[in-house]
Amino acid sequence: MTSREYLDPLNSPQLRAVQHRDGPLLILAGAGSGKTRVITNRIAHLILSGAADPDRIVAVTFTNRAAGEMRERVAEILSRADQSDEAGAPVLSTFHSLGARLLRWHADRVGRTRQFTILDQDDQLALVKEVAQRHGREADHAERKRLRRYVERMKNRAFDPEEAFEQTRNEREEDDARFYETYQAHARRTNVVDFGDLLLLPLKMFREDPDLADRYSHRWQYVMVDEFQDTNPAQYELLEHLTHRHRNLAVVGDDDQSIYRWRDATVANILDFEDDFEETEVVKLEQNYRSTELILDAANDVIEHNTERRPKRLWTEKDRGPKITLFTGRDDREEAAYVADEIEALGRNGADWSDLAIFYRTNAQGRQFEEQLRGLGIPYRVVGGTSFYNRAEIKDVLAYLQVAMNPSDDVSALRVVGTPKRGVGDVTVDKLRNATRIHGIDSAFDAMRVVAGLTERAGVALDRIDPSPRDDGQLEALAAIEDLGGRPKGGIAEFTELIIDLRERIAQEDDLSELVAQLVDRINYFDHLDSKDPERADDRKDNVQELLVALRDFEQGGEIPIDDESPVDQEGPHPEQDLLVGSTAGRQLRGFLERTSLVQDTDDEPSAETVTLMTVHSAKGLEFDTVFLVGMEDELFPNIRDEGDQAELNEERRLAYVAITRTERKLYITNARRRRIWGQTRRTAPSRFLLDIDESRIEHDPKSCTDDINYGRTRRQRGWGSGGGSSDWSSASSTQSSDHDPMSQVDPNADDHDFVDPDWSDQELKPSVEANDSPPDEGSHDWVGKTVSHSRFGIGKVEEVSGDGDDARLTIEFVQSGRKTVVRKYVKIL
DNA sequence: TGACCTGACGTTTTT
DNA sequence: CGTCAGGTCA
Repeated sequence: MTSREYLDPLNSPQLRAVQHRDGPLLILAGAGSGKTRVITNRIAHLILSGAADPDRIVAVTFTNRAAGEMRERVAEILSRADQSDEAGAPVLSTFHSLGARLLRWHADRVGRTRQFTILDQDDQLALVKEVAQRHGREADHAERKRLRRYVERMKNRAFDPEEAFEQTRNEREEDDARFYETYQAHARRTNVVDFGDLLLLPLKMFREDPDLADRYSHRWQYVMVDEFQDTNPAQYELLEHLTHRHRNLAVVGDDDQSIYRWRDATVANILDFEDDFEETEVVKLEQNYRSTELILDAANDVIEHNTERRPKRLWTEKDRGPKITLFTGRDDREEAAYVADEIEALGRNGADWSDLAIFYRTNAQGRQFEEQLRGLGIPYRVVGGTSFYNRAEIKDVLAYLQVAMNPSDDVSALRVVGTPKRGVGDVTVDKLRNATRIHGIDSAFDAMRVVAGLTERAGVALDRIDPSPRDDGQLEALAAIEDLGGRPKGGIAEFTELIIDLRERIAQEDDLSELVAQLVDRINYFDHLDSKDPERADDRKDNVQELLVALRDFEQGGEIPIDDESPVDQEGPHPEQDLLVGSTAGRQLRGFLERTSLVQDTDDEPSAETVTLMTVHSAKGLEFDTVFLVGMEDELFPNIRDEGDQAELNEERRLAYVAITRTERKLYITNARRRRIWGQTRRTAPSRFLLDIDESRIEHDPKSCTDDINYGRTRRQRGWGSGGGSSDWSSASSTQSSDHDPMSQVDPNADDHDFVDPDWSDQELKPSVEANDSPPDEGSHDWVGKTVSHSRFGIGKVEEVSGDGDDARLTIEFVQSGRKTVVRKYVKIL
């Protein structure tokens, strides 16, 4: 019989949740109450108790990191119970990956092929631009962003264009809905989907064919959802379809940790769950296993000010724990320097770097801390922020691959037809874009083939271009591409042949990364980088090299090959016949491209021996022994634009709650009296959330700035006080409750920005200049033998060096990932 | 066409 | 302050 010792460490509500079998289950899990343990154990229990085969269980999360972690933990429990990989594995995935899979399986139902492209936010903006032009409305940058957001919002709310139109109440809204319709039509025609489509289109499939939903519901017997408080209406409806048949839906969440309202998450989903699903069993997990009592008290101080919440109070058996240390710096640089110093001291006293984390409200704050940590030689990793895959050079190379995979993808094709320079500029690109209006030309790439005279070879006969019902616009567009000059024409021909050749190679050859390396070489991409921006060319080349490493890694890593067939599909093979569907390299490329668009490069490797820097949003679901919560100033955290928006303020408060409850033992809270923002130094005021925390839980670091830097006006309001130290803390705290502090408003007439203090500004400039002059690195020759860390591969030892300078390649034997060659600048000496 | 300049704008937060 | 879209000119 199988061992059930995995049930032993569970407390009684946890046990109840794990052993619950059929019917809806709502688990209200406070921060640190062991919800991941409950989900993973429940999955394991369903399998081990014989309730369901592994592959009939689905668990959905919001981040790839969470999905990966669960996968690991479930596998661990199963292997300990001697039941490893029999009968397949459970589906553990994010909502968006699951959506992508469903789409892949049934692409033809929503007018796509399996090779569809997934657009990121930038691509979406490009698409909006294109559609706006076609839609006959001029849209400037701000308007494009608004439209993009509008489309996204409609999709998150599960409205297709028709439903969006029904909602409209005035002409402007009608216009937006019409735009949405055009956008969708264009996306369909070019075989692309955006993030919202990954939810909306599967929904559309299920709405149109309830039988299909039924088959999935039959197949996936048990469905679980993590972070349920962050689901949006589209996700909710998707769950309804998937569980319609059996209603075995178990959701886990905490309304106090709902922080994605701006992404159209609906807290009502969790608050009203019991009403929506009759006979729901409700389990409350209120014992916290993560934090000391003092931390929980502080978190509660903050969250209890919220106006809408289910009352609850977490408790712990842990010690009271150390007080929160509060530090106030003179400015943001000093704040960062303090944190770095403190971290170094903790390290000297034996703390593991991986026990330490810095949380900030906005990504932009991270840079200061990076600089200071780098200055002290402390290894760190930044989670989130500008993703590797968002860099222009990476997107360029990927766009080539995307076009090869999906030639209908106009966004990618038009992005790179003129990059590197081959005589195709904006004017020509516009002509090509317009040409897609011509009857018989379905995509920009089609138009290019026509221009290049390659229509026969590409299988598109010229006579497909139907000359009959043609309006002036079409005639004009056709004339425009026919009259192209020799240089643009040549460039287009070159590009077209390149792509066609690339497709043929992918169809025939196995070695994808070699192909891509050849591609980069063939288009002289490095020369392009050199000429475009010599300053940063080396960086960018390194990034491209890293991409090649990542691709090779993907090939060799034995990643799960994309499963092309639906587990419930009775529909036979897809009607499409694409060159790349069957080939190994094509399959791998599809998998790689999907991963690059769905997985942030920073999702993995939490075990690396580094200090972690991230936004509070990214921190959700994680825990650290010691946390530095920085930038706790009004205006910054809470980050509010509309002082009157209570819902927004509540969400900020929940965010602060999330941040505090990540802490296991020791919390530092820091802020600065002056902060540089948009190149200007501004005075600040302490965060109202900070003032909510009972003073008895706080100790002021004596190193804090106590100068009275001309705070005459502030002192009367909520402010820093004049003498420093803790004496005026309570007075500041007692005045905070009722007022809306004018200091926290951005007031263009206030003299905040011309703060005059020549001594200080001189001093401030110097160190930051020095920090920019990065100290010369050691010569490459003595890297051999050094122990280094790499953000993805972890710790390793350098075995070989080739080349020198930042460009050097190091061959490193990594402890976890084996032998890899990486670019030098990506590793840090430990 | 493409190099170069200029001015506007931006920072929430992410799949 | 930094980026980037859009405009100007060779």
